[in-house]
Amino acid sequence: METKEISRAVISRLPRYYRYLGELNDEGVERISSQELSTLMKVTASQIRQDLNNFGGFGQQGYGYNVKYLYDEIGSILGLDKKHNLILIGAGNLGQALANYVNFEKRGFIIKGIFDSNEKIHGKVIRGIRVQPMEEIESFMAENDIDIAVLTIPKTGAVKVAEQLVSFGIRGIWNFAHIDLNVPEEIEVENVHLSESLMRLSYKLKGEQNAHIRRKV
Amino acid sequence: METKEISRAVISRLPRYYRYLGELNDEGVERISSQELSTLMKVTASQIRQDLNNFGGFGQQGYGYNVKYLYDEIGSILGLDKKHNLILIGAGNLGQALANYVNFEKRGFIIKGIFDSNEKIHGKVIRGIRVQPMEEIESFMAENDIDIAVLTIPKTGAVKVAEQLVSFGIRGIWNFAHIDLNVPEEIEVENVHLSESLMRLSYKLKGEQNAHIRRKV
DNA sequence: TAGATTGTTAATCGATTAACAATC
DNA sequence: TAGATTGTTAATCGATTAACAATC
Repeated sequence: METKEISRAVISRLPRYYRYLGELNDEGVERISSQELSTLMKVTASQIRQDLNNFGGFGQQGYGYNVKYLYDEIGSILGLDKKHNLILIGAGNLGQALANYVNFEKRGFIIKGIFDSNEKIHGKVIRGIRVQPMEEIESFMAENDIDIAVLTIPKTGAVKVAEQLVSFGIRGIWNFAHIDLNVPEEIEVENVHLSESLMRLSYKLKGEQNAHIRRKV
Repeated sequence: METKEISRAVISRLPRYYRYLGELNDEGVERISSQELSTLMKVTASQIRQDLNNFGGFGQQGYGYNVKYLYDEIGSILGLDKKHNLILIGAGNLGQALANYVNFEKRGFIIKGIFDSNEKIHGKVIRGIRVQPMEEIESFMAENDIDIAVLTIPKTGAVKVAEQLVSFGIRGIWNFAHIDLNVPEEIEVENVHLSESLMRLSYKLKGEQNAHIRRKV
């Protein structure tokens, strides 16, 4: 049973293919060649074909790719054909924003429970879900089939909470706390470090400025 | 005036170095070797030295790196030694969450104006800033020294709004809309596609499942 | 001075692009 | 069949790691 490891770079690109194919499908486009998709997405046709062939031959020589079929296949590769039950830890501004974001639910990511350490908001209802104290996480996870925890708490508590979640049997953590979690390697962590993203933008702007100065000199 | 292009991979790592050095500095650590930092950050010492030497020799043989000095230098490379004025377009849940996030301001990213197309929330005050109609963006940008726009609106309007922002003289866009913007190359765009991040997590969980199944077989 | 650790060159590894035979 | 376009191998390019001379 050989495990050809798919590179991180390829995986990162899959959701973008999925997005473009979804849009094409919505527009009623039935087939597309790697060359056409290449122009649209501003990547090389070669890369598209290489990426897809990591998972199988989804195209047909002389024809190209069937949009709907490829869309569904990539969705299935990404695991979007299955439902995911989520709990949200941290019902602050960001947590509430994510809880209210309807598109996640459309893709099968269902928020089942919301937890917060601040007792003032316990009982508050967000999108039909009552905010519960942190102490309830363990029993809630035991009773519901939760696979992903969304961590939108300050970095101070994040590492400890993550360790607890692991002990309760969580499988994946979507981490918005500005800290690296310390969990066993079999637990999947996807970090969204917003401040780091903003710093990258800042760096690029600085480059712009420099380029501007250079041009003037 | 040679322009040694710094690779995207290196730039992506800078904010993480910055974060670790900031924490070390807060803990009162004065010096650190690439080897020690390597252990802490779980990257190779070689990579750390290579990355830093893209920007200059910040260390000293036999000693290592001065934490505070290196922290400040990386901050300066990232452009964090200068203030950035931001406007926020889209005062929905996510926009409000970002507006209320204090840490950005600490790093010099100041939200000066908030705009939304929904007239029901015009006049609403978020963190001391009154939500204005979209029509005000142009004059607001002319009067204030805005360099970054934070785009937290649905994808439907995002491409058009981005084009307008460009015509008003924006330099950078922090894009949270689930669509690729179409702007001139001198405009810097940093995308935060949350749904793509969640899909990557979903993919990894699927891999876990497969690995589990494989082990059983 | 001896030991430590950088800065930097060289070697390796991996990812992207190019090319083309296979085939629809 | 001829034309188009994939799947895949080979070539190139870039990024990471290893090694070590320079030097604090």
